[in-house]
Amino acid sequence: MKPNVGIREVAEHAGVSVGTVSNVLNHPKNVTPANLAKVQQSMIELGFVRNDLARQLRMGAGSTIGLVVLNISNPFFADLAHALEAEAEVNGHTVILGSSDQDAEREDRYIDLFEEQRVRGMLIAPLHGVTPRLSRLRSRGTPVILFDSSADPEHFCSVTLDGTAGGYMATNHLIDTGRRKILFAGGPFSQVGERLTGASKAAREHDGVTLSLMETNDLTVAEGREVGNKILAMPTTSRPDAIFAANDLLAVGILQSLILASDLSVPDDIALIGYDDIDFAASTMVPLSTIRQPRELIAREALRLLHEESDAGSGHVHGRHLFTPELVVRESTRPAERADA
Amino acid sequence: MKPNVGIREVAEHAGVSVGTVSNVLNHPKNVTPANLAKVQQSMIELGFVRNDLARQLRMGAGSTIGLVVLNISNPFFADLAHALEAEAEVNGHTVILGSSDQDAEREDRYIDLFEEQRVRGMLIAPLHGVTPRLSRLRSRGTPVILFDSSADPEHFCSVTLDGTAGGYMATNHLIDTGRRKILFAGGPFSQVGERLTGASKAAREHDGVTLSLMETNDLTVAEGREVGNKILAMPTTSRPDAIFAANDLLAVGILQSLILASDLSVPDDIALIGYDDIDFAASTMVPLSTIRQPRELIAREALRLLHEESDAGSGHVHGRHLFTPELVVRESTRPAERADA
DNA sequence: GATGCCAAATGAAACCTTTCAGCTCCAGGC
DNA sequence: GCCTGGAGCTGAAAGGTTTCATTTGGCATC
Repeated sequence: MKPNVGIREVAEHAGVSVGTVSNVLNHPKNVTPANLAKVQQSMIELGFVRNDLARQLRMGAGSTIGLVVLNISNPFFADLAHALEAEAEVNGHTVILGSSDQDAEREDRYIDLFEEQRVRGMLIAPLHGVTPRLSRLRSRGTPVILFDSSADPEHFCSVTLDGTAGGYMATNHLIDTGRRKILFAGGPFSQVGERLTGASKAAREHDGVTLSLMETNDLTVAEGREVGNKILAMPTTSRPDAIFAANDLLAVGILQSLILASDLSVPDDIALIGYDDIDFAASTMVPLSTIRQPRELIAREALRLLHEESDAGSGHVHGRHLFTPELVVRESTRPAERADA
Repeated sequence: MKPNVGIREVAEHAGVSVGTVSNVLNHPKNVTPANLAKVQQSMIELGFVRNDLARQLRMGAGSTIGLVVLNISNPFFADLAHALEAEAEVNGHTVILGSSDQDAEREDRYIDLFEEQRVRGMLIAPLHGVTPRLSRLRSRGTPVILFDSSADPEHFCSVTLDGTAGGYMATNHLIDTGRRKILFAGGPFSQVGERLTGASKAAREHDGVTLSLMETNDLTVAEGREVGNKILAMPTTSRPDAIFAANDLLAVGILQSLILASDLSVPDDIALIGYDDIDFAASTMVPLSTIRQPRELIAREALRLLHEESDAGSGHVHGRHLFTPELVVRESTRPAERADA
């Protein structure tokens, strides 16, 4: 079998010019039905497969979209990637994925790699906000959409979730269900700052509500368990009556520790709310209340902006697109039996 | 800023020929230090970024690897993808990911798409084994590595896990810890056939051990909970004393139902073992015993075979590479208090 | 029968790189 | 002073596609 069947071989075999074959592929309506049939027949017989590299080279714009996430092991990013991929596929685009694993060097490598591949655009959850490398990339013409609220809206489009609103929402919900001694667990604080800000705002607005903090190194199940154990180690009287965990993984870990201590009930003794609404949140021992981030919407909006930016050229106005998350109430924050204080 | 700075502009700016610029990029040792410096300086000044599309076109071989998995929402595949991506990145390759979501049409679309992109090779977890489309792809010269044990080892390389061994191992472990009435839960059976085969082999080899089956539609947490509820609905005397769940998601669901029924203890009344060793398995309420599939090894071997197949051309011998999984014992199969029957 | 028009087909140029045969130039050997 | 050899550089060709200015052919109009 011939290794490389090109448009030229097809043209020759069908007795037409290469231009016509190209038209069959891209503008079939400009081709006589007779020729169309002949060409398609030849394609099949020769086993022709269009070479997308040459196509993209010629057209200048790739059909690939680069995605760089912080950590693909985090179900939130995995789901986001899945949503983006599904959404991109609708337009015939392909997503190439890079997981920076919270490493600036890896992030840089992926950005360079994707730029060399002439991706149509990049979607990035940046580790340290907008780096010079990112600015250069942008100024060279590659559309960039950030998942980061600290991005300068003058020069970059960003799609973000309103972490402050989410934190506020979660904390208010705890207060509404009668809790007063609230613990915020999460960290590093630099990464969950907005959620914390929202939480502390809500706490300040209510008399008699105290907010204490417990910083973690990471947002994992294992860290969550440690948080849980620390709480169990507290004297009963000083324990919080509600915990706001900065993400669901952490919440799952906390839940595990607390439930193991059989003298403590969630939600009766301590309410618990997480963040992200990962698929597991609904399936934990005590189904977890959480803040849902509308992944599909984010995915759709990010791609919409990407296309806008790459199509509209200069007419496009950058901006920060903020999504408001949504409270999902499940069992873990059911009002305590003893009603509100 | 000039939109497209090519090798030609760089050459002109540096006062050398395009060939020399190309050599700077690909064979720096053949270039005078003086020229090398000049060219590199020009590259920086002009903001040159090598166009990988043209490069791949010219070189004939892409640097991208296509991966098609059954369902990226399954943590096992997510982790596999992650491992593959990390491994590929070492060689400067990029992985493009497609999730067929168990849909044959989507699988086909991705295969076509990737072939048009002239990927260096494809890694596929096929839905229905080797389809004609796959054979065509292969015969046109794209290396294909399958994650499927039913593949014809004459014509395809495959990297698979010995599901029979895993099933045997899991079941034997249950028997070793004193269980006799074992339930295999999972499905559709067509997808978990090997595990079932292994389980039934182990059961047959031991007198007094019975194996019953419960088929599920899918391998999800939700299905697992249903399985759990069905078991709880059984009269106490006919309940199994051990469950082998065909994957961890299922096991997690089962565990949740069983634990909620406070009169039943895992592992004292019913032991439970899963399959895959997803990250969550260690973090469930009762840490889950499971069968670990060596993801990193699989990833490495798959890529090794891919390179071998694409380099060695005809000298390469296809084959089926079987990995033996590994038993991971955790709390959920601790021998029952009352010792063996 | 000549003219004009439009749809359809043509084929060369362009996209950007790598490769490679051939060229230049210089050092060293005789 | 001439020749040889080799290091370094050059520039055209190739890789497969799309685009577009031209050409072709058919048909209606006058």
